[in-house]
Amino acid sequence: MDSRTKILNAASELFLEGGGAGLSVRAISKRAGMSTIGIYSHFQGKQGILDALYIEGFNMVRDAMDVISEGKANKAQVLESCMGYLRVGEQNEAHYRLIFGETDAGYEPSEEAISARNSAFSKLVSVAGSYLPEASTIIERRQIALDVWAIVHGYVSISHHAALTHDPSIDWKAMALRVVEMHLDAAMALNSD
Amino acid sequence: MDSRTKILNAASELFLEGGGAGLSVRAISKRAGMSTIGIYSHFQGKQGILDALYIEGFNMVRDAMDVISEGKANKAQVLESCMGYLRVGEQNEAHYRLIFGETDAGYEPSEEAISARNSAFSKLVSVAGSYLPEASTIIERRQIALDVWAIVHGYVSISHHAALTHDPSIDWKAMALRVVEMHLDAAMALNSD
DNA sequence: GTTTGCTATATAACACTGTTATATCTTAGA
DNA sequence: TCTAAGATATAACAGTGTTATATAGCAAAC
Repeated sequence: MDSRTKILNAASELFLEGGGAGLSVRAISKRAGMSTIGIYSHFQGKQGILDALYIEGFNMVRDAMDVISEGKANKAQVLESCMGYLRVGEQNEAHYRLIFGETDAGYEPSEEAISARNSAFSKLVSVAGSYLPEASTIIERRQIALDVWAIVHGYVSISHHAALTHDPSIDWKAMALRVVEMHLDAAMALNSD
Repeated sequence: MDSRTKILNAASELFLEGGGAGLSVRAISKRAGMSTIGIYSHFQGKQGILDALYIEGFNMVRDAMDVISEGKANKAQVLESCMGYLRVGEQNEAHYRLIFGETDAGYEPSEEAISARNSAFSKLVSVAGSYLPEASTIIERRQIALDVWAIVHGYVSISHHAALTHDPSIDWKAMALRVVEMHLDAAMALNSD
């Protein structure tokens, strides 16, 4: 196996196990069975590792939202796409926290990482936007995508921080979906005037 | 001036200037004009400093939402309360990022800090909940408060991370308020059935 | 076949972090 | 005045990301 992939696998494993806290350069290199220097020759230091995980995270989000085959979406499909997003937020908390800057205060995503983020947001625009009437402008589509994003992200983020009181009977994902649905209905009512 | 307040002021200044990145124990003690040891005798180390700032942050949020004098709120008042929240998120980004775990991966709020958070959320429940019909249950009030919180927090959080592309012409606060208003209307329509 | 040069890897060090053990200084009470 | 307790200072420890230096391996050139 390539040294680069060995390091990446080790980092991904550690990140999954202990989140950002246990993700030190020395821990990664130890797990990968080599010296710390590889992280600086194969990646650009820890920044490069975080970049790789950041991209991995946004690709998860994008793929999870990619449920619409072609053309116009119905409401159920938009909600299913949001459900994919919510599931990623729940099941991949470490990645999700990283892509929303909750892991390392010093980390700044690279150009490539930002384009991965934009790619995920484009997917959301295409999904949420395709629910609007065909005459809708790109501005309107981006707007409703941003609204939906804020709602689902808001619930994911809150659920992560309320994890202290960890009440499993609370269904965050259902709450978020309900708010999204209400918003879609209201937006559709406005746009069809 | 008390040593304790000297340290707290120094920490608050540094936090305001450089966020969580420059907030080191040595930097705080240097700014306060004393040794590092004071942070461990007067506070419980860095955890104690972060706790103080965390509480400060949530008190800002609570006070900013405290716009309703007594009794039932109208929609404008709820929106004004949300506007207060949004302003804190915009003008006190460092504090806001801290209270949503985006500063130090290792920090865990203490019991006192959590009660400050609960106090702020209670304020939101009382504001958003009082907009509902009087017959509404506490469950319904907490639910709409959570919805509103997710929306405004979602927008604040997204605005912080889109700060890379920093387009000042985008009015995040207005977008958030519009979504909140749509949600309030929809929720009111449902609850008055 | 030897030498050169490039790459990958290793070791050790540097500057930083939070934390603490030890020592000094100050001050209030007996 | 002596004592005890608290506040402050210094220095060290273990950890972090990073890098300068040194070694090993291996492919290409002569």
